[in-house]
Amino acid sequence: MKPSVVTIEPNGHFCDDCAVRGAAVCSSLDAAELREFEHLGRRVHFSSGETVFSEEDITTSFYNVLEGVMRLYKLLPDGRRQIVGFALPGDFLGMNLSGRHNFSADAIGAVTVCQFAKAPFTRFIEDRPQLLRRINELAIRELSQARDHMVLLGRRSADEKVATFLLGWRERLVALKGLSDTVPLPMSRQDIADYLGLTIETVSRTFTKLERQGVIEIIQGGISLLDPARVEAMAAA
Amino acid sequence: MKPSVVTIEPNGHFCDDCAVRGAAVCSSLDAAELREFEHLGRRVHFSSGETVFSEEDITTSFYNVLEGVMRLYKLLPDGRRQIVGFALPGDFLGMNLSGRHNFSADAIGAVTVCQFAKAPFTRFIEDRPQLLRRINELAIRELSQARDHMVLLGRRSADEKVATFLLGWRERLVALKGLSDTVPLPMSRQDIADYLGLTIETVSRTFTKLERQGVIEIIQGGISLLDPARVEAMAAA
DNA sequence: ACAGCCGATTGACTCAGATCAAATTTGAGT
DNA sequence: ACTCAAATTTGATCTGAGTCAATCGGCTGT
Repeated sequence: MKPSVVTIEPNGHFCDDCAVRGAAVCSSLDAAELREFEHLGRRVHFSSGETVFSEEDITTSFYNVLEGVMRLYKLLPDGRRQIVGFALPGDFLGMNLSGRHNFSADAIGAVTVCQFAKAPFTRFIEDRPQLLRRINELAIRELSQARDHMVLLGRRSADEKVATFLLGWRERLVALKGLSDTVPLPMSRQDIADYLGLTIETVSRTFTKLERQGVIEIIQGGISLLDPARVEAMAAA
Repeated sequence: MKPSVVTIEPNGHFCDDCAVRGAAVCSSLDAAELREFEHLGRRVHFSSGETVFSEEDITTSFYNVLEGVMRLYKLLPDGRRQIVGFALPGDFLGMNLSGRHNFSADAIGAVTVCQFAKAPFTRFIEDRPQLLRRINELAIRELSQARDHMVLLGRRSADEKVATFLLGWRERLVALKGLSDTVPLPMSRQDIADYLGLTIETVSRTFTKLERQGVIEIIQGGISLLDPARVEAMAAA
């Protein structure tokens, strides 16, 4: 991991030119509210590998991902890691009841977030039920995804896990970049393994197996889905 | 599974004598609101094994568990099952964005729920941000639990899974019945296995192993924690 | 009390995925 | 272009948990 180089933009950012304005929590605010909201957040840049927050840290901020990809994970005392999700632009991070983060988050490649100090943000929500409702929607969506992932972790084979991951990841990218059979994988094999509850070797072997079967092609920084239908068949099982 | 015998109380239930009034969603309402809220819900009884709602069913109601235990689960097309959680009194079920339930729920032993028709409930929330906030809190708590469970499913050994389950289950019962080293397990071994991502045989063997080590005692309808510290050591690993 | 059933336990054996150990490829810095 | 370190792939072997197959035990209903 490189030395920490967090860049905070001097000032004067505008929600107007924010890529996720329509999708993120902000989508619940009208123009006037957005103007006020703007002063609460500040854009912060993180470079590859940097940690945005750690599990057990006291929560001082919430984060809205604007650009890039983050890995969200929990560690066991002996170092085993489970990635509980990947965050993409539009995702909102940091909500918890305990006052401490319940997972760690770090940047995979360059990341830009919109950071909100906890207290003023909480105050801002107080009399904006729309915003609260939006946050609640995001939590409910995450919960549904979390349950799907439990099924994957607890009941699927390695082949099914990998196939499901590829399709699910592609699906998430569709919303951001449009449909494509070329699927960029900015995360490492280790990240994928820790997300799927496998080892790096099993992930690698499964990829090569899929490639030999002519179902995918392993390309620079990702894979290409040669036969999406076959991958879907593998995932469904 | 027995023939369906759903009992709906004729009427006139009162939140006043509701065991979970202080803990559940209702805790966010003042006396006047509670009086109004009362008319939205009706108590419904389910007997052992009955299904309260199924995955993919259109969501017509939300449920507040009053008494008993429910298993919440998802099925793969080929019948593999993953239990995503057990619901206890105070838990609120049924929230989703898709308009369909994203898991199935059935009764383990006799269950009483407070059932709310979706539309009036949703309307009632509209201008009660307190209630929405409470629901959001419950969702965030569930999300945190879901992430913990992902770690268990993806990265823990069978022994660790079983030990963690016993402690976690006991912990949840503490809130309801007070601390005790006697842990009732109303769910079957198959349920435990499907919750932990194991087979019934592995769960059974792990129990007997723990018993032979003198760490637990397997008793009728549950276990007794003879050496909680050792179980904690096993769980932490 | 007894028969029959269903859930739980136990044992023998197998196998999917982990572990251990090299190559091989990639890529960042000089 | 060249070097070195890190990431990935590949191979050989091992093992924890699954599978298959009997029992065993505890209720239920007669």
